[in-house]
Amino acid sequence: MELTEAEFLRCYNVSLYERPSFTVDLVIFTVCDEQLRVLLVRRAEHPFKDQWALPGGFLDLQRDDSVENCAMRKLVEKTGMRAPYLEQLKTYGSRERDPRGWTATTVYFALMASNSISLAEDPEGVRWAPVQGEGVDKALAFDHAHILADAVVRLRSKLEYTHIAVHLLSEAFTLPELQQIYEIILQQPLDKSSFRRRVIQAGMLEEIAGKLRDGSGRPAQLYRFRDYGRKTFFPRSISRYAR
Amino acid sequence: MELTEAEFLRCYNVSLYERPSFTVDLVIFTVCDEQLRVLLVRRAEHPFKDQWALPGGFLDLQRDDSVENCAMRKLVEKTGMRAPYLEQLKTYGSRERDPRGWTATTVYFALMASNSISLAEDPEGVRWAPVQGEGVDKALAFDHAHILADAVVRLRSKLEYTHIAVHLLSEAFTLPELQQIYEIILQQPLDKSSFRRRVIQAGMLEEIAGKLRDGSGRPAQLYRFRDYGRKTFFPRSISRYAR
DNA sequence: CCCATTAGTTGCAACAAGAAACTATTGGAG
DNA sequence: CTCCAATAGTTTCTTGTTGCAACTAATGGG
Repeated sequence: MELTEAEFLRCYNVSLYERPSFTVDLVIFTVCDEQLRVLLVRRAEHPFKDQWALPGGFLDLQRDDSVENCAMRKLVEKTGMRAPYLEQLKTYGSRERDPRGWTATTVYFALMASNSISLAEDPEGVRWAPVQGEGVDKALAFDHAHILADAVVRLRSKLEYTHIAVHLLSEAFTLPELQQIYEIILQQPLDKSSFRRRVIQAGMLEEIAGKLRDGSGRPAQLYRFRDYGRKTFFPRSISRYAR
Repeated sequence: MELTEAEFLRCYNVSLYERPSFTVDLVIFTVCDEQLRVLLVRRAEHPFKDQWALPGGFLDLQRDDSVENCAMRKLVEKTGMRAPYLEQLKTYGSRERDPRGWTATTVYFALMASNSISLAEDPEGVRWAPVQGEGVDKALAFDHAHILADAVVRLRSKLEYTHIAVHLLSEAFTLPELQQIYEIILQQPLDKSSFRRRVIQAGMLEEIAGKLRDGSGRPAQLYRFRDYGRKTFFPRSISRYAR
């Protein structure tokens, strides 16, 4: 359905010029090579030409039925994955964040397993950058360093009370692998027996047949994530004071 | 700075018609009369004319420096408060949510103390509606019932690991008052001694001089919220398995 | 002065976590 | 074949937290 500008204005009773530029950006995390990494693309256009930025872009109002659909479409375009974990992070909108003026962007964060991704910087200017170190945070376009920092905070926080980390591994994984994901993201070693107790008692993993042989040492039991609809767990939450 | 449409298009390399209508809406909670209530306004225009809706509206690109500023401005306009709690909830954007076509709205949720609000429905069509019961959820315009439900989930969830409930009380409050806020929002009675232990041990409250005399019974100690910058606390978090 | 009422504390059993030592299962060297 | 390194997984014990109930404390009113 095409409208003239006049029709548009009558419909909405607000000038088109009152609308900020609106985009969708993605923070796509993976854990690879023992580091938390994020997908960056090199900007081809001004502003911030040739600097690294989070992938994203404008909505396609014809194709995208919703902001979430748009984010999912862009995620598939960039990574070619099928059923990734995708969650809305936050919307950033201000006059200052883009030198061209008022813009808003809704940012999603995604998690993907590191198998089947390529680490090498490819000619199109796409790169899996380690989140810590290498001054990644200082080199990013727009307010993307700030956005990335927020995403890392959210990711760390959600490790505490959800099972989202399983989306950073392939469908079948072992508990030592899962613990390593936690240790890499939280940047500290965890106690093995406490970690196992908690993850198992939360009851969202199930054993599957087969063991993972890793070259040396005892093979580890394989598990699969079982989504019972329960998204979070608070081991000792206030609502358990119920009498 | 005024631009012609042609300049605009050259800047952004995307048609204006590609931009969805963008608004900011508010879910303003208070606890009053032993119920969790939300501020609703009656719509004066189509669509959903005369139905109740969350307060909100378009950005003012001249006055609002950011989406958050816009939300704060609207909150002050609606409630006249000075330093309320305001947090971004989520952005809802799709072709379906408004019969006029593609729209996006960034929703903030706010908490305010129930003193100095008026409960009576005023002539301008503003109302503090109880969140539960009265079929509020079914009567709302657009997808506002869905948004309200999300806000309630977020509020309940954040009670578990933050102190945001203090923003529903005046600056000086007692622990029994705070516990009652929790019980109203979580819809279940809580154990007194466990509640007090946890809230005090989190270390974000400090005693202040004076006791609250409530007519009958022993007067209660007054407390004040002390914001140490720590926003959340997980009593037993995975990162405490650190070795 | 006693009692109802609400505030706040204490004591204890049950349970969860922290830490370390223990057993189990594999591959590989000799 | 045996032993050892290496990693997985369990057990045990101590310590701390929670659920619960009974207790004390402070106020107003009959």
